[in-house]
Amino acid sequence: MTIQRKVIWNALKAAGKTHPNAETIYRLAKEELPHISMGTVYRNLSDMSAKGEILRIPVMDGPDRFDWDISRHDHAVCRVCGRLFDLPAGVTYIPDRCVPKGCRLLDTQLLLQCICTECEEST
Amino acid sequence: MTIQRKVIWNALKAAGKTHPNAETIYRLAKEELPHISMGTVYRNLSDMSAKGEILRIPVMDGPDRFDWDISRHDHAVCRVCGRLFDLPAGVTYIPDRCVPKGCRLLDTQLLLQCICTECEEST
DNA sequence: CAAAAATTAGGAATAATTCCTGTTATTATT
DNA sequence: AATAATAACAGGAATTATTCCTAATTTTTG
Repeated sequence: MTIQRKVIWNALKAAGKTHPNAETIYRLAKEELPHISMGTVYRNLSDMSAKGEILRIPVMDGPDRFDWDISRHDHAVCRVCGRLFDLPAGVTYIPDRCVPKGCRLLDTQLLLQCICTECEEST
Repeated sequence: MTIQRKVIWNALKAAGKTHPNAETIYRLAKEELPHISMGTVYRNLSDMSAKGEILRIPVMDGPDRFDWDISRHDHAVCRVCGRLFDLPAGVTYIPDRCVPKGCRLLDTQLLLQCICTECEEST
């Protein structure tokens, strides 16, 4: 593993539960490695998510978000502030009969659309 | 409703279950209205999906997809060919206790990642 | 039918992401 | 350890996806 990938991973992990986008991870990684480039960040994030080492979460109206936590869980996104919240595991259960015939199921991703408490209150 | 919106809607509906992206809808709409512009297509699709008249489905590695069918159902996307398949309703059931406290739930969207029969066979 | 409001075409602008190239670092091989 | 082969990098250009802007046109309303 290269130093850059390690730094990117650490940045993602350091972001905790904020589910940062590539831009944010880039800024964090840059603090450690001022010469790191956006291309490197995207390439590594893409590689890692392709390998299942991290989660990549596409959301409406914004850039993809990332999560270091690959344990089985889903997310809710606030349509107002855009923050992503973790849901507990086991929200979804996919009965076999629901998977299109012959399809090999690789992964499931559920994204709830919600308005979070803070945003609800500030209206 | 403007003629453009009607044409866009018809194009989406004509695309059937193919879950076209904005580009494809644009091409279809253009056959009816050669002067229609991409901006108009995006604006109308965005408006309609904001109003809940159509579905907008963000997917990894590609542009958003649209669906005229707003009945409660979810989708599976093939990671190889990118096609989107409809799932029957009732795949997901979200227990209240899973929604982050205080959040107002607006919508749920589940996207299964799979490899479809055709792509599986052609390997 | 005229005034007001909304929507359009067309294209520029922005955002998100990938791709390219020459260089550097890492790994494998003698 | 030196060399060759492979992989990854920085930097920036290019591409893709989407939004935004403006003047012109269409639609709605009183």
